[in-house]
Amino acid sequence: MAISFQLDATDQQARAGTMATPHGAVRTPVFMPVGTQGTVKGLTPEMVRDAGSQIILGNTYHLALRPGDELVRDLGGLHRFMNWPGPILTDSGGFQVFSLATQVKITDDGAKFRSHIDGSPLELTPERAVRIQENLGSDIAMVLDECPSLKETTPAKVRAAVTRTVRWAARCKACHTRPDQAQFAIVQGGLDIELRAECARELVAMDFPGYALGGFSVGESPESMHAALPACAALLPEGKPRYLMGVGRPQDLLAGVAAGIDMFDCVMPTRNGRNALAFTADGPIRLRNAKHRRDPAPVESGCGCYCCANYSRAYLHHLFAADEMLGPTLLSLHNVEFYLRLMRDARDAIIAGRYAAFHAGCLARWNAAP
RNA sequence: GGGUAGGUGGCGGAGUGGUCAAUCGCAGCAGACUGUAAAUCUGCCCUCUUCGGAGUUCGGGGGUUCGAAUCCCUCCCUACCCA
Repeated sequence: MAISFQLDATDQQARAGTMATPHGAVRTPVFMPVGTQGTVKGLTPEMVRDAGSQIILGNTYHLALRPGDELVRDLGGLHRFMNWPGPILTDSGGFQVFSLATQVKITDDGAKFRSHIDGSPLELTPERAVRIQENLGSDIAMVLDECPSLKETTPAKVRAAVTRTVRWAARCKACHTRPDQAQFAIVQGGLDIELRAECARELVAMDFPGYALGGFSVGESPESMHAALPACAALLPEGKPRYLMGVGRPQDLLAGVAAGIDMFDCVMPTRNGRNALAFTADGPIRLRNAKHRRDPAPVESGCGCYCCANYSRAYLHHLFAADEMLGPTLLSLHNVEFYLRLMRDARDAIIAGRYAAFHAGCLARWNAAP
């Protein structure tokens, strides 16, 4: 068993746990910064670690395309290649089936892509996705799934995606060989709880060491996702980690935690940081806005991150106005730290048995923002 | 003093008789971003607007024409060249 998971405390549906991996323990609930191409954009691994990150993401599709999974393997694996000694979870490329949809043909065998880099054709099958992730050497590998958009789709398409995802999961499990890597399955089914239940039932029967909810935040309203989460999380085994893929905004994470989710990842803190948006306990602020031009206050008062300890909003405003690369770096750092602190505080609240109050308090503060 | 080339919206710079409130870039203002084809993208950017439009603009003044940023006259200004 590459990983083990134990629950440290529960508070209604919310859970605090500890997940042991070959590269260290992870206390949950946890946010995992996204490092798609073998780097959390804009940050050095030291900055990622110092911000409090316990585990980060990498991506099968991107790394297989460039620099190539065999090259990464030959250079000692992804941990060594990118100088990140902690746990790594790799996504399977299933999300690219969705996000690069116009260039993808899906068959029962796999997904035929066109490289977004040079247009060359390539095929991602369940077996290939497993092999790539084994070459990368991540601690947790995701099965290849099909993730339909919930904006413009039909029940038939969602059902087809579930069927395919279940079949692909079985193939991924069958060809998985690395004993030091755990493989997580992904539940699809959109907002249809019956479909989700059916999908979860089949995947749980295959006995994966962890389970993810995929196919959320792909076009549906945040409210409908929040409404569906408790029932969906309850479909997953209690004694195994539950991962809500790709989510999300701070309020989405708190809703996920309340529903019983343990793991999250999202590009939002880094992407929005690069685009001059900072998350704070009093709501988001846009550092490019003129009102910060002469503001000597830190991005978030009371935040101990390197950005807030040393720089003013006025300076950040200047960096973004001047298009200096330090701006994206500093705000990515702050945002990652904000997300990690949010999950740490959530864990503390669960252990103290006051998660509901913590949750309500955060929302009240965000909503009170001008 | 003579000659040449020019004066267009905050800036740069298109346009050279009608479809021009005037391409485009920059600057400015605001917004978006959820398993990263994103340090990206979108909207606004003369004035007013019930967002359908309406009103004043292309150095100043005068003129030609149904119609001018675009043609003519004149004045002012700028750059360069010759004295």
